[in-house]
Order: sequence, then C-alpha cells, then structure tokens
Amino acid sequence: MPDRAQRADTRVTVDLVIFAIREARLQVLLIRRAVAPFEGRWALPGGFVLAGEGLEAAALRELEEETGVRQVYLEQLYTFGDPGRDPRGRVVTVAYVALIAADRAPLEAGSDAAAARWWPVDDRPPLAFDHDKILDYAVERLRNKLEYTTVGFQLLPRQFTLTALQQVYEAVLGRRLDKRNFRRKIALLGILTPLRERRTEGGRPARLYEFSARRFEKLKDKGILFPF
Amino acid sequence: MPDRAQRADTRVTVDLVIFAIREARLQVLLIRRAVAPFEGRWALPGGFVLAGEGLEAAALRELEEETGVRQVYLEQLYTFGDPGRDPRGRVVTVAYVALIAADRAPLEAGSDAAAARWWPVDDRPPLAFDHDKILDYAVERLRNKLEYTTVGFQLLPRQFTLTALQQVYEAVLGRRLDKRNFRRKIALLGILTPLRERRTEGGRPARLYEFSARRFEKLKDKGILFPF
DNA sequence: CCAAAAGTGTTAGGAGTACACCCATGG
DNA sequence: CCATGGGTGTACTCCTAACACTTTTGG
Repeated sequence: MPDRAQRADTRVTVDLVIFAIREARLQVLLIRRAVAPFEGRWALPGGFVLAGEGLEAAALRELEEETGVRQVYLEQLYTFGDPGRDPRGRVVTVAYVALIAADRAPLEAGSDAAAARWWPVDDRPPLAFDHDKILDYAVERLRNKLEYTTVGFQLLPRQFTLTALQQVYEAVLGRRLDKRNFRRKIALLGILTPLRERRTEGGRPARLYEFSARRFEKLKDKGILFPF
Repeated sequence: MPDRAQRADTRVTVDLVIFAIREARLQVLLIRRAVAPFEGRWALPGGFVLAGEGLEAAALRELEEETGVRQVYLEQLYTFGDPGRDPRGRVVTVAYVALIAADRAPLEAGSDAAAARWWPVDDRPPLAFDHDKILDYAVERLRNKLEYTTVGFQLLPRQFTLTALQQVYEAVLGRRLDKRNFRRKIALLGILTPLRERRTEGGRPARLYEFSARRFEKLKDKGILFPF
C-alpha cells in the first residue's frame, strides 16, 4: 500500500487553448508571464482549480477572467501530468480548448510589450512549460473535429457569408478548398438558414446565413458529418 | 488571488477501462470493492498516482497489478473532476483505456464472489462512483477509434483469422458486417501479411494473418483509414 | 467600364453496399 | 456424406474531386 508520502497531494490547474480566426489565420491567445519560472516567456492562460470547483467550471472562470467572454464552445483536450513539467513541484494540468467567434475576440493584437495577445499558431514564440506540446495537440484535435462536427461555426459570428465559413475551414486545415464543392456540400447538409444580403469589401454583395442547430440534430443521429 | 484554502490540494487517481473480446463480446474488467464507500459494488480498477510518477506510468502500474500484463495498448480517455464524485473528498481521476488481446486476458470469468471478473459491457452490474459514465464514454470512444485507426488489432493475438478480426469489429460496433465487403476493404488496405494455415473449430481451415505495422505507417500519412 | 468578390454545373473515378454460392476439412 | 465454417465477384449507387465563366455591386 502506498503511504502518505507516496500518494502526495497534487496541485491541479486548468490551461486554456483559446482559438479564434483573425486575419484569415488560426490564432491563439497567449499570456506573457510576469513571474518565474519562465518569466517573460509566453504561455497559455490558466490557473488553479479552486476547492469545490469542477474542472470545466474552473476553465470557464479562467476564460472569463482572461477574455470577458461567456457562453463559448469549451471542450476538454487532455491532461498533462509528467513529473517535472513544472519546476515548482507536482502540478497536473487539465487542458481545455475554447473557440471564440471573430467578432467577440476581445483584444487587438498589441505591441510585443502587451501582457496578452493573439498569435498565429504557425508563427508564434516558444512557450513556457510544456505548452508547445499542448498547443500542437490542440491544433491537431481542432483539425480533426472540424471534419466531423460543427465546431467550425463556433469560430464565426451568428450571421456569416459562405466565403467566411470557407475561410474558417481553410485557416484551420491549412489548405485551400474548392469553392463550388464546398458550397455544394454545405448546402447538401441543409443546416444553414439563408438571410438577407449585405455587401462587404470590394465586389458583389454576399448572402448571409445562420447556423440552424435544429436541423443539425437530425443529421447527427444519422451519422452525417462534415467530409472536407 | 485565491488563498491556500481555495486552491486546496487534490488527490489524483487513475482509473482503468480494460477491454477484451471474450466469447465474441466486448467485455470489461471490473473489481468488487471490499471497503466503503460503495462496499460490495463493482468498480473500474484504479488507484492513486504516486509522488514523482507520471499519469501514464501510474496507469501502466495499476494495469500490471490488476492483470499482470505489460506492453498493451493504453490511451488516456478523459479526466473527471466534479466535486462530489467521491464522497471521501476531492478526487480528480484521469481515466485510461487499455486493450488486451483475448489470449492474454488473464482471468477466467469466475463466480459472482470473485474480487475481479470480466463483464460484458452491455450486461453489467451498476458501478460505483461515476464509473458508469466513464465506461459509457470509453465504449463510445472505442467505437469511434475502431473506424479510423488500427486499435482493433490490439484486441487480437498476433496471428489471427479474418473471421476473428471481423468478430472484433462486430463485437465492438454491436452490429453484423458483410463478410465479403469486410474482406475486400481489409485486403485493399494491404496491412496484413498472410501466413500458413491452421484449422480451428468445425469446418474448413482458415488462413492466419499478421498485422503489418510498417505498411500501415505509409497509409496514415495519406489519411487512409478504416471505413466500416 | 473596370476591379472585386459572389455565385453556379458537369463529368469521371473511386468507395460503399447489397447479395448467394462453392470449397476444404473432420468426423 | 454431412456438418461446419472459409472463401470468393458483380452491379448499382453515391460521394468526391477537378475544373471556368458569368453576375452584381462600387468607384
């Protein structure tokens, strides 16, 4: 039987990988650490789980503290607990992924001196702790989930154009998609409600759409998904 | 800032969902609890993570303690940390899924009085703690993974017949598959090495095969998977 | 009338599904 | 020779991917 020293208590944190599409790229919100260890390095936002607080509740609390946003898509990613991942002692962290719509992303990309800013995931600084590993895994999961769920809609405002939707897929997957094939497949799913129009930059005005969760429920039962 | 009482230390456990195919059914290894809470109830095997021990290392250690097997497929499933999930206090558990080949599954299905036995997942007793939720989620994940990875081979001995492979898929997915279509798709993947023959029960001798990991590596790069 | 982005169909190839009979062995 | 499980091919449908031009607006 393990004695008390062996099954020592452990500190548990949650870390957040907060994604948004900005400037047609997949970006992640990072915090510059003000204290040791890794002082001055960029890191994923996160913090300790409080007594009597659920893991997801802790993640939501941290998310609101960092960004001010609520009611966002949040999903548990993985739990990292290697001894030595935190030089201060045994810390197990439960990583979560949050997706924020572009129009709700709170922070402008500031100067390098800012304490928090968005970074493109494929053009970012080295991170503190094992956060590079966590972020890489989050990107991989997001790519996979994009193909068989509706998480892509979480990265858009409520009303959006088909081009904007396609740009989300292209930004996350990191490759171009064929416009006609993309539109046909989306249309085939029948989960979008067309609205009125609105012009944007440059050319011909684009029709706006809304995601129809009701229709999607029926599709999920049939196992119909997002094959891009 | 949270004070000491708020970010109280927490005990961290690992719980194991150990699957095997026995009697052509998907079964799970359960332990009868000898002590409170939930004394006499069946539960997933598990235990505390030791000081200085990684999470996966703890899972492997528990697995070997329970079953004596090593070098099995092991994958982190999800982390459960609701306050109140354990009446003794705050316990966060990291759940793992292990897959054991039928010929390495150590225990015979014993009497009800045994401390550990295999149960069919769809015909099992109610479990202690939140273990029903954990097990249900594990089954769901296994079903999904079966369709786009090679985890199915982990549930078979090194040498197996195509019928045995098909039975694994049928047991996990819970539905019958067409024999000709199944064989064609497996052959198309080209990841099996045919061996010599061996008869088994009843009729015509069946050819044995081995899984060829080398060939599979190439397929993974191309995104070719298991579409059943 | 020019620039800019929106919108729209057809074709060819590959994958999935449904389906029934003969073969090799042991007893 | 019979019981038992092993092994094989075809036809139809549907999904995927490749591919280029016209339309609508603002300036």
